[in-house]
Amino acid sequence: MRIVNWNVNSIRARAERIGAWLDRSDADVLAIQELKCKDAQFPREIFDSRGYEVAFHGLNQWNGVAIASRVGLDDVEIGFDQMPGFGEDLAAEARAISAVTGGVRVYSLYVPNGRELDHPHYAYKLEWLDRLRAVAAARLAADDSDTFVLTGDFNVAPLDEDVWDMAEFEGATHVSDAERAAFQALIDAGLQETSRPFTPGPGVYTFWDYQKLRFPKKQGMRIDFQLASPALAATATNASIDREERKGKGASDHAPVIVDYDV
DNA sequence: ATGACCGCGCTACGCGGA
Repeated sequence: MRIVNWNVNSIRARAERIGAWLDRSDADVLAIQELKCKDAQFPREIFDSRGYEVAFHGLNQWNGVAIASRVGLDDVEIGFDQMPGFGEDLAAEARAISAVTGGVRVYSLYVPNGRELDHPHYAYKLEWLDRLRAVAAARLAADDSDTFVLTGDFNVAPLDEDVWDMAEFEGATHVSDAERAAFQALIDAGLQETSRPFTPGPGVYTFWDYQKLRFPKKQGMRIDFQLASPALAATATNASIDREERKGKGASDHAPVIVDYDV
């Protein structure tokens, strides 16, 4: 089963490209982040017309997550247990959705950006990741053979080699000790990142800023991942990052992360 | 290569992204 996660940076602006990508991707499951639309605006015909079921969650022009699958889609869950909110009313944002597909619970996650180290959004990001860790740990405690995967835009570059130049990120989010510790805590809980073993760095990225010719200069960040439960991770056979999809006019600033599992 | 980001929203520049 081929599971893909992709931050599309607006599903409406990207609708044609996503359809064309689906036609050549052989994806069984596509976990999408940054829809940038409300549910009523979601262009579900992209998926309907190609035989994919789709579940989506969008509250406004920010965030938004979805899962499309051609191998079934059941038990859809919005958010996760004790997912923190943000803002004056601490309202939940549209950053998490999951469903059981092909026997695997697949999460589509858009981790908060953090903005600045001293911004409330940063504390929110760390708390969000910690609550996510608790959910993963609870799943494994209940059943250590559970097959599930946390996919999406984690907005953390876990290793120095996951950015093109650490000096450029002095004092910035995405590379701080606390963010990396929050990511490592997911690994320590028992999850395994399944794309990196097949796509080793350095110089391998999933995101390139639109600004400053970052893509042609090969200056990117690896921040999109698949964190699989041990039982699922053991079946991973291959992975790739579709950097071709980052090329040309109308590309998302993130590339699809593709992992094949023998399930 | 003397250029230099994109999408969104009560159309105009501010916000968010990373």
